[in-house]
Amino acid sequence: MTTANQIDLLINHINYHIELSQYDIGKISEVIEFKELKKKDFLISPGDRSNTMNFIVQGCMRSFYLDENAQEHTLQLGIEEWWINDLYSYLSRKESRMYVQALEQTKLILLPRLKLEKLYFEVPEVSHFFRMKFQNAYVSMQERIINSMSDEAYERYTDFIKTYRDIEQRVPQYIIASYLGITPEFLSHLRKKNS
Amino acid sequence: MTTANQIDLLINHINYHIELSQYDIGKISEVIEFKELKKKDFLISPGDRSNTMNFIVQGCMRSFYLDENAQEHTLQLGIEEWWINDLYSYLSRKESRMYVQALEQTKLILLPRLKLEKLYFEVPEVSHFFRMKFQNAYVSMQERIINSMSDEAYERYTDFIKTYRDIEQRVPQYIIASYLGITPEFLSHLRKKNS
DNA sequence: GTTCTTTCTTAAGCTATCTTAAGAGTTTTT
DNA sequence: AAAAACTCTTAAGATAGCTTAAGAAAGAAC
Repeated sequence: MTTANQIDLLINHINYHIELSQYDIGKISEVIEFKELKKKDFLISPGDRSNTMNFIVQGCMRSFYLDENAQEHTLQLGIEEWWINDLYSYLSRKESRMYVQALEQTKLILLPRLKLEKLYFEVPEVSHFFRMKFQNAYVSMQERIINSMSDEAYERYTDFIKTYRDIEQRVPQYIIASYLGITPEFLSHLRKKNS
Repeated sequence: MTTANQIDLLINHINYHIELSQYDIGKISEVIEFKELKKKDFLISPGDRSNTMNFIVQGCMRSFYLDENAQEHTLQLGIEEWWINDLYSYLSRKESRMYVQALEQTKLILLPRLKLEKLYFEVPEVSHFFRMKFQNAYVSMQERIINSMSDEAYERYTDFIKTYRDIEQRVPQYIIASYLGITPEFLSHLRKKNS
């Protein structure tokens, strides 16, 4: 996959939501950086500060944190054409407490904050695009709280499969369990019981 | 409490975070609307669309929704100088699935979206202020997911008391239970066991 | 193709939390 | 001040989900 192809993927993705001119596309292309991660590599580790918005061109990633008992809890999963980050750190500019990790060999496009904020002025559509992204992030967080409070684990699991069919195929079950907030053993149990 | 006092409270609140000129203050004052709710009145009900940002001048409010079993789940609590809303509905412009309700007699200042968006251009500081508010809302949602996944109920309860000491005093326990995601009976049990 | 590592399953016993139900306190309304 | 409505507590029995431990299966590395 050439870098030109990679840029096209990002541009099409943005263009799907808003209307971009040739000028806009040129401007966006100027701020792009590339990054490639091997399976299990970390994009962000606790103590880092996130200073980029990260678009998955190819591969699969997740963000998670460790609780006091060193249990992993997965907050976000993403594949091609998803954005992945510790938005807490990116927005607040504080140190992250999370890991953002590649689950497969992964190609990313990074948009550095400083250049991106300049771009907001030159191409206001991009500003709208990211405002929408932040809103959606908020809404999906709220959705998740609502689910976790009202649904039982088996229902959360079937919801997950319905919503993320393509991700479910590529991610180990123990990570799905850690996303759903249950142990892998219990997930295995649920799958058997209700199949 | 005069309306001038109420406006002052809002202006001081905003001014605490950003720097406002006399001109800015005048402009903000122009978009203000007042609303007063009796205990148990609803500001928003399922099916409504939220078109205002809502600042609590005096009183106490909460947002909650009902799950399939008609169980209440509290998402947000607020007292004086807090903002309360169904941000999902406000941001996405879709119908709310939530209730936003007064827990005491409550005085509110409402900022209608259309006027507010015009104000963003006239007073960019206000735009920054609300961007910060949205960010904080996101971060506190994430915080809440992290807590609900890693902590046991008793720990979540003591965290709640520490963080919201002033709210805890004014809100019935069954609402705190529904915020923590446990039954009121179990909260009562926890309070006894660990006191 | 064998070995090592990672992931998934099974099952038994345990614990946190829920359900139901009833009664005791509190507020609010009349 | 009495009645009504709301809130909190207690306790017994039920259940969802966890822990531990072991082995099976699948993938990756040599």
